[in-house]
Amino acid sequence: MPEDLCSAESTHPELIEKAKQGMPDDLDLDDASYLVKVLADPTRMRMIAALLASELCVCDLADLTGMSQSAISHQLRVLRQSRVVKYRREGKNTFYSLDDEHIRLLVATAIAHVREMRPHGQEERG
Amino acid sequence: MPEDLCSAESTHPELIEKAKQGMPDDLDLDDASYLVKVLADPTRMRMIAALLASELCVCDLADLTGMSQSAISHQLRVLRQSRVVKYRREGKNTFYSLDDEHIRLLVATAIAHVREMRPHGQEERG
DNA sequence: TGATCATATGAGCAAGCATTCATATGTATG
DNA sequence: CATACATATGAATGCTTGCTCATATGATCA
Repeated sequence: MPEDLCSAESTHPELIEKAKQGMPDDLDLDDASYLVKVLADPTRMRMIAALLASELCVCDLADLTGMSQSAISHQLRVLRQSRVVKYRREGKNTFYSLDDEHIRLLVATAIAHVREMRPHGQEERG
Repeated sequence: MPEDLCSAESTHPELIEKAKQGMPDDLDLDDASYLVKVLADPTRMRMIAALLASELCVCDLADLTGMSQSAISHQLRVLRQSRVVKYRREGKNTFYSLDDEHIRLLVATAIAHVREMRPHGQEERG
């Protein structure tokens, strides 16, 4: 609830209308931001990047990322709940793999972006 | 520093090696997860979705998102710092627009994903 | 110059989140 | 059945973050 509104005359109705037209609905936008959140953590990004090449068990992921087994297990729960990974039991191991091809494209696009941006001037993170 | 390691024999060296091969380096992965973080908030996702169609001033964005001017201004700072938007002054207004075509693809891909997933079974959000 | 409007910014706060530690579950194997 | 190992989970914790409120900056206009 914005207490802090602009005067009605300060906005640009034509531009707002134009923006509204092509805009996905709220449900799509909420779901999309929720999905993307999954990649928005360095540990999960590494886990997913590793799973792009091969299915892996929990210990493999812990080893690859340098994180504890517990940390990985907690993160896998997040990935399971957002349906980004699926799993399969084999003896004592549980193998995780990507459940979704869109993820591949999202990761590739994000990485292409940062690689292209880098030479021209690094991102300020501050 | 993982206190909570798996035994060395518990991992699968071939799979780990295979995963390592195609994996982007740490810098790429960190930058990519940092970039994607920008979309991982519903307010910022809405702002960016709006800016896909047209440049907009701060009040336009506040109006479109139903957020306060201050909240939008703070979020715009985040978007500026990650070089996702650029701005242009015109009189009292500051018009913001997207500075990056990759963002368009990221948003489109994320939304395509959630739309495809939805019919088959909704995401559990934990 | 003083008033007004658009925008930016700082402090404070509450909620979210990633990790750790301790422990539980579950599967194989002796 | 007991032990060992792989994985999952709960509680606690400290850091991050998105918002509000109050105020500062910066531009226009009378």
